Amino acid sequence: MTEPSLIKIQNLSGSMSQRVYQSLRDAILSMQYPPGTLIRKGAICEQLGVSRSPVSEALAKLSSEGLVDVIPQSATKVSCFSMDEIREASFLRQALEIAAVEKVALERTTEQLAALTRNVRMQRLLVEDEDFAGFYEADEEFHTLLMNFTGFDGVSHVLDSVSLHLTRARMLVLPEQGRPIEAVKEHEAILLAIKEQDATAARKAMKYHLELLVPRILPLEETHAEYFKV
Amino acid sequence: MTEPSLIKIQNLSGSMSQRVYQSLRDAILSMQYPPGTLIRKGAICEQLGVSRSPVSEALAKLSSEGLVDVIPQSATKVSCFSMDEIREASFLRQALEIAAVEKVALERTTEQLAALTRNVRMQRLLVEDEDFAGFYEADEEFHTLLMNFTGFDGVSHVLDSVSLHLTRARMLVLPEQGRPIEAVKEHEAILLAIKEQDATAARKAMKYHLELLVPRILPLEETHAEYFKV
DNA sequence: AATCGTCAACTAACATGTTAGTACAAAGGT
DNA sequence: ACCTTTGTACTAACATGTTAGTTGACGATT
Repeated sequence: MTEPSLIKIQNLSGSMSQRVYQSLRDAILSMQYPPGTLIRKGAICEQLGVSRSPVSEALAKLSSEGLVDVIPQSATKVSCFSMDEIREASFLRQALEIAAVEKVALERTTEQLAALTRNVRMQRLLVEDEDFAGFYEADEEFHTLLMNFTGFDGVSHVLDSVSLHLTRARMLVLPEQGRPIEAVKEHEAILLAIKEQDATAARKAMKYHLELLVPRILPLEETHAEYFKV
Repeated sequence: MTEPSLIKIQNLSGSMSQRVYQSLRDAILSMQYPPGTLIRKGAICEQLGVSRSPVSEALAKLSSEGLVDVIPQSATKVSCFSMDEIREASFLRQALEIAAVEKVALERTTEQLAALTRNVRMQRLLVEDEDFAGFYEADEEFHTLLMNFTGFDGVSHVLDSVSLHLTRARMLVLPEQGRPIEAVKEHEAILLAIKEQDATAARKAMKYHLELLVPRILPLEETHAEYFKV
């Protein structure tokens, strides 16, 4: 019970490696394993009751995604933030979401528009009820819906994989007065542009919306210096 | 000597897994291992003189990139093309390259402009000399230069990883009369927009340039049906 | 006291043994 | 002749043993 940090047990699906991967990934993204944490294969094996093979595979995958840094023959630790990486992730995210919203604006069906409208209405209600956890989920769903409405199955996952560092950093930035209602308004602007099938307006609204994240992360380099690269 | 297909030997750098990975990746991208090829761990181990561990890691990486499909407990084979995936890859590539060229157009230094100009001039010379292999390389370098001039180290690799299927399909599409000189002209249009720091013109020129690829791939579904998914 | 070399403990990386799931083909029943 | 079933051969997935490289600490040398 006094373990420094817990990992979800295996009521997950898929192969052993995948379950270990999901478990570790979740621990890292949720900041239960904060940046810099040393990862010991042996400890993981013991905790999860599996051998080193699936753990190695999981770590290899996390390494290729940049969530862990592996120092050859020596150690592997949860990767630290760097402003360069965060800016890069933000650039990539913008590139993808802007391309997506342009395409969706031009090609959306009335059903898709209805789904987005429903989601945004829900966002407003959740914020008015001050259910910020619920809003966070709805926010994520809004962007996921957009990705899926491009008609390409994989873009959502690609976005996730390039946004990993942003997702993690956002956990530290969550509480900010008055931000959620602003975010809702920005979503409404995006929605309006999609409704009117105005690709240019959609692009601008999305760009404005996404550009606000990095400035909110910047102060972290001071306030959470221990999470950043030397 | 009568092996059905060869793999580069290890005068590569890095760990064993990385070398195996590079070797297999190269074989797949160069179509030495065409889509549908069965991959046997045992055979690879024998051919390269390594054990199953590094081969497994390499295959796991290739699997996460979508270059091989692994059928659990059964087999793993080189993944086949699907038009959906190719269209999706093209969408992602456009998203990234357009975002990049906009940024570069706005922020380019005179040195960067000079490097791009030099590259495009070289392209024209190579095409006039009918050195199409050389042109292919210069073409790739042009796009890589653009990626690097965004100031973000990783975007070039992200582009590579999302463009894998395109890269592979392009191998089958190479010989086409009159295409290279057209491509040069398109590059010159992009270059001009960058020179004049016109982001909108740069976006349009890039979009036009990239949109020409998918239509050239489409016929492959008929002419090389064996490489496509059921 | 500071620096360099040595050594011990630990780790990832690699090799190999084991398990269990899949697919295909031959045999048996209809 | 056709469908079902069973058995075998093959594979990925998992467990474990082994190797080799890195790190940090301690002690010897200057």
